[in-house]
Amino acid sequence: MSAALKIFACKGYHSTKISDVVKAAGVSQGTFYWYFQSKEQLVLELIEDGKEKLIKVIEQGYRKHAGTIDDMVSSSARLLTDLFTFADRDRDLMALLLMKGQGADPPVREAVSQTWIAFEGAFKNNIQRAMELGMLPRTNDLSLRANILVCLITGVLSKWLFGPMHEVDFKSVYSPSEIAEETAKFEFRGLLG
Amino acid sequence: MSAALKIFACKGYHSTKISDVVKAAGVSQGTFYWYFQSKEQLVLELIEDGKEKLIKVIEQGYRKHAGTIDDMVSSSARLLTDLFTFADRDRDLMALLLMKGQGADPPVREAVSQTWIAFEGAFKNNIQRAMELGMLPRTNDLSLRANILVCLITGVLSKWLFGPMHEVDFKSVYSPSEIAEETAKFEFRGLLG
DNA sequence: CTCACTTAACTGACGAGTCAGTTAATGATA
DNA sequence: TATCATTAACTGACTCGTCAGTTAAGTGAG
Repeated sequence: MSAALKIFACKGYHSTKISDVVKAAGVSQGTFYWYFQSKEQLVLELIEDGKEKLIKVIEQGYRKHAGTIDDMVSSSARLLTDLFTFADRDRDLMALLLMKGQGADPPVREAVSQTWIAFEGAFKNNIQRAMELGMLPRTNDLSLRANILVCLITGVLSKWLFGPMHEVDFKSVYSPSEIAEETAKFEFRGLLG
Repeated sequence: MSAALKIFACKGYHSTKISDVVKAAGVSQGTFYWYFQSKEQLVLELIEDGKEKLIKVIEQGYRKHAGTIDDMVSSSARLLTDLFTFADRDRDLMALLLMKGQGADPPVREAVSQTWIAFEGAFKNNIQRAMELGMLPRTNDLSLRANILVCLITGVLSKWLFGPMHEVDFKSVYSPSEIAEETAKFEFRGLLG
């Protein structure tokens, strides 16, 4: 049921009419309101589901042992590959979280924000762990670092998934692992390579 | 006139009623339609204006001479400081471009996209110039690099301006130059510093 | 008098949410 | 095993508020 309802992803919150949704789902408007108490409720549930799936992907990248810098880059690339693969599979969800959540009403925006806050938290853990293992230089500004990193990743993610024009049906020329590789390299070494 | 009309920034395209706009501007609805042929027309003009101002800021950072790596980092920090200062001053515009443009109708989204494409173009020029001057390692993937860089910058910009919750009235703890400095460092050297 | 500009009341479309009713599955009763 | 009762699942025409956009009637400067 909720699968077909991701027209939200293509049209954005306000432009999605429940009449569209029920048509796509092949049910009537009354049925919709039997299952969901409101349009907002529906999208909130979609977001909550998505958040959990997303966080799971990142937490699997939690580092256990120390290693060389190259280890670190390549294990980060692996994590990002997982993330990008997931995002590519669930691009409707990502569209909702990365773009279309904006422009919705406050409770929806709040839910989207909470998702990214959780996302950032997961990365903060990973960075901290790497610092404890002596693999990254210590900084007193862990949050800012995690912040910038998350900005980088979500930024790359949006552009890779949806292109410069933010079309939901955009198809990038790069594969998940290519873009993950390049991003991981940038993550650790910046423009200077 | 168009100054007071940036309620768009706070409420997003669909949630902004012209009745609000005209109230804020102290005129009546008829007056509005004397000056603008539609709501869409208005926001398109706002975006077009903004785009020009934004591009100007970046083009001023166009590199003329070669220099050391530290030169490069600090001149990039200077450019970013300008950008962040501009964004801070014109945060309503930035809200529109970075967040609230989503959720609007296709022509509006198109205009927003065009703005970021132009933005990216300006950075691409800057990177290319730095490569020609031998200050950055050559890459056959200039576009991807510029892409990732722009993702980083717009990402940091949104979070810095609007916080994790995307509140338009968010006030960051970092000054424009602090955040610019940190971003520039990351830009060239990544997490490894 | 006219023309650039303003006003406030109006209209018409649209879309979220409702509701009076239909269907069908289960189950109790005799 | 035929009959009715109950209820969960579903229907789609309807309501009703909300806005984008219109219009007819001013106003006042030149």
